[in-house]
Formats: sequence, C-alpha cells, structure tokens
Amino acid sequence: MSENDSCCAHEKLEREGMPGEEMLYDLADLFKIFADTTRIKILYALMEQDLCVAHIAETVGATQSAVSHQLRILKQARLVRFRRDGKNVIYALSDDHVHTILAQGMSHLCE
Amino acid sequence: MSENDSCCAHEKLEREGMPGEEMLYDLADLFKIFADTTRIKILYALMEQDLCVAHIAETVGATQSAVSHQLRILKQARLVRFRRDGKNVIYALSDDHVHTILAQGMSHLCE
DNA sequence: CTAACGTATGAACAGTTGTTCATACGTTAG
DNA sequence: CTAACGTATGAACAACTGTTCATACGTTAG
Repeated sequence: MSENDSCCAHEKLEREGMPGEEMLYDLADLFKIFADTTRIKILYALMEQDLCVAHIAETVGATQSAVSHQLRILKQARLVRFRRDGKNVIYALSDDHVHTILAQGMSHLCE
Repeated sequence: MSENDSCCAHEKLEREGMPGEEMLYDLADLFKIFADTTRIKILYALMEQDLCVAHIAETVGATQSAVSHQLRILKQARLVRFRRDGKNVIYALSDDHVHTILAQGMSHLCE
C-alpha cells in the first residue's frame, strides 16, 4: 500500500510512531467538530446543496441562533465556506474531506 | 417564501441524503471518541503494537487510572479488544477503521 | 431616511467530559 | 492461606460544550 501523500506527518508516523503534541491537539479538535449531531446534520445538508442559514435551520430542526453558532465553528475549521446573496448568506462545503470522514465513520458503525 | 432562491429545494433533504436520528447520534458518539488527545495517543500507540495498560500509560504520559478509564470507552466502542496475560491485560486495535479515520483527519489538517 | 428581514454575537445556563484520588477486584508468587 | 502486583471503578471536581435569550449588525425595499 503506497500512500503518496504530501502530508509530512505520515512519514514521521511511520518512523516514530506518533505525531507531535501540537498535531494531536489539532487532530482532536477536528474530530470534536464531527462529534455533535447538529453539526453533522448541517454537513449532510450541505452535501446535497448550498443553503442559506434559515434553510439550514429548517432542515436540521434547530433555531437560527444555534445554527449560526455552529456555522461559526465549521467556518473556523475551514469545513464550510460562505458567500453573501443580498440579505442571505449561503453556506457550502469547502472540500470533500467532510464526505470521506463521515463515510468512514458510517462504515465503522455498520460493520 | 414563495421566491425562487438558489436554495429553495431544501424540502428534499428531509427525505433523502440524511441518515436517521438514531444513526446520527451513533455517528456523533463515534467521533467523540476521536476527539480527545489521550484516546488518540492510545490508538496511535496500539497501531505500533499490542500493549498492556501500564505500558500504554507510560507511552502516552497519563496515569494508569486515566488510561483505564479511556480504555473502557474505547472498548465499548469496539475500537480496541483485550486479552488477559497473567496479571496483565493486553490491549489491541480491533479493526483498521481506526487507521483510516485518523489518516483522513490528518489529511484534512495538512491540505 | 426608516422599517423589515436575515444573520451574527455575547452572556447565562444546564449538561457533559476527563482527570485525580481512593479503593476494590483479579491474578500469581511464596 | 496472604502479600504484592496490575487493573478497574466510583465519587468528586474543574473545565468545557451547546443551547437559549436578548440584542446588535448588515442589507434591501419602500
């Protein structure tokens, strides 16, 4: 299995066994984001199509405020991006790692 | 509300695309497990080789009690398995989803 | 301009989480 | 048997997290 990733930590991992402290904290922080049902719902919703905040709130069954707070977290983690459209703000997934990570989680659950 | 926005077909999402409530909670619970540095360290350590509790504690730099508590959580999620060896209890990874999920997380961090 | 709408944000709150400490359990040596 | 060792567990504690509420911000219609 030849993983030709540009990620420098992979080589280090194979040599030393464990990433550095800082990297481990970043990794834990990333998984924290997927550890909440509201955020997962938002991500699944955005996998279908780009959505404004009000429609996200409606789709996931949460208040506008709660969704806005969570979108802030997803933004900071660069998992979603956004653009203004008049009074609305449209959110979208920023890359396809979201899909891959969620799919792997599902795969474990269904084994 | 009757306007034709670029995000007006959100009603479809409630029918397809999104897993059920129960599955979403299980998925969030799974990612919660990866959302802690102590547990991540334990998993990385076990990727190298099977280890008893005392050696895990030494490797990850945590107390025996803290490690034992976390191993309980990893056990319940079926991410690790264990066997007795005299007075020791040897822990090991139970499947390779652990490696895949951690690698995907790393991949996102290094993009 | 002002009003209405969509969105963002801060504070307060309840619920959860991970660690420490003390102690109990299980196994083996003597 | 008892003592010593490795491991597990419960309670208490501090730190963190997600929601709600109130309110402020930014944009557009009139």
